[in-house]
Amino acid sequence: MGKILSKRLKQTKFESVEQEAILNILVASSHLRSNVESACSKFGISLSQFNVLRILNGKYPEGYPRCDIISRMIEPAPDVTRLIDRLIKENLVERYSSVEDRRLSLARITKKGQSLLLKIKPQIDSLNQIISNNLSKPESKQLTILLEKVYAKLF
Amino acid sequence: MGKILSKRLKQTKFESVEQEAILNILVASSHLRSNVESACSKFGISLSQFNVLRILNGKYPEGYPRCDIISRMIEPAPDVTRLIDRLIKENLVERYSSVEDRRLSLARITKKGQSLLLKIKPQIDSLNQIISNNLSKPESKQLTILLEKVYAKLF
DNA sequence: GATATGTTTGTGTTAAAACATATATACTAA
DNA sequence: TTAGTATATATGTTTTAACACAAACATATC
Repeated sequence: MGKILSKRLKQTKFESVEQEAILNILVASSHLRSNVESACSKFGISLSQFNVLRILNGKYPEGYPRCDIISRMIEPAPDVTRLIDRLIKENLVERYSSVEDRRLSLARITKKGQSLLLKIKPQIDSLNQIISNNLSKPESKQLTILLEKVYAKLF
Repeated sequence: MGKILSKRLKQTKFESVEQEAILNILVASSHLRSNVESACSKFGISLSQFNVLRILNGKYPEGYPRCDIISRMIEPAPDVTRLIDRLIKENLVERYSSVEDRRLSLARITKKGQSLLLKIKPQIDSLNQIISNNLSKPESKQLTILLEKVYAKLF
């Protein structure tokens, strides 16, 4: 059916249209990820570190405890403690402990972290540009609807 | 717009419908991956190892050289040599060197590897089932069309 | 035929992920 | 209050991935 997937995986036939759709989700995601990843690596951080920084930026002065970060991540990672450790070492994030619940250690993005996000933003925006050049707004909406149908039952 | 993504990322607003579509691709992929991954881990292999086994199974007696495997992988990995080393250690794959091009070392799936694929297959099929229960065939086709538009310009 | 260039693979090293476990704190119910 | 259970984070260890480099071979060019 689709020539793009065939070209990408060098495979001419697929089991079913559903199988083909699934493979396309995985391949599309892989390309998007590697694009964002290469943008991030220019600034010395990984994709998941970028994701964490954006999450923390969304709740700036307060920050989030580790468990909340995990539940908000696109790909939940188990070892967020040491991921944040590395961000702290670069002064992109700082940690403080909660007074209400003393088990919690809250992470908050620093000014340096925020300015790093601003530096990376243009590259992310230009990626979004590529997408919106090839997809109309109704198509984007349709894509969201279909994808949510796919994974709604999976979590 | 979509409630599923909001619930999953615990985020109420998104920059644009395009941004939302991209996030949905990444999230959908993450859920699909972790499902396949947990199916594979029951049999002691990783997702990329599973992917390599399937690729080799597609060209059974001959097999592929490392470079061809990489270009056929859903997520191209750099360290395929040692990935295959581990498969060889489990007798799932065997290696032999080409006579035409003596640089090439070809990998071929073993009988044990093939029977492992057969054991995993039911779990993968049941995942496909979940998808096809929530997506009609025209919807699957539409999904493929939209996704290929997304990543066509990205490689 | 010799040299240069490009490919393919493999290895050594470093960084990060995966997994299980430990420690501290909160919550619940007797 | 106290015991028991659940939750949150951190740490120790092992495995795997990432990156750079080196070696072997093929191909093209002079």
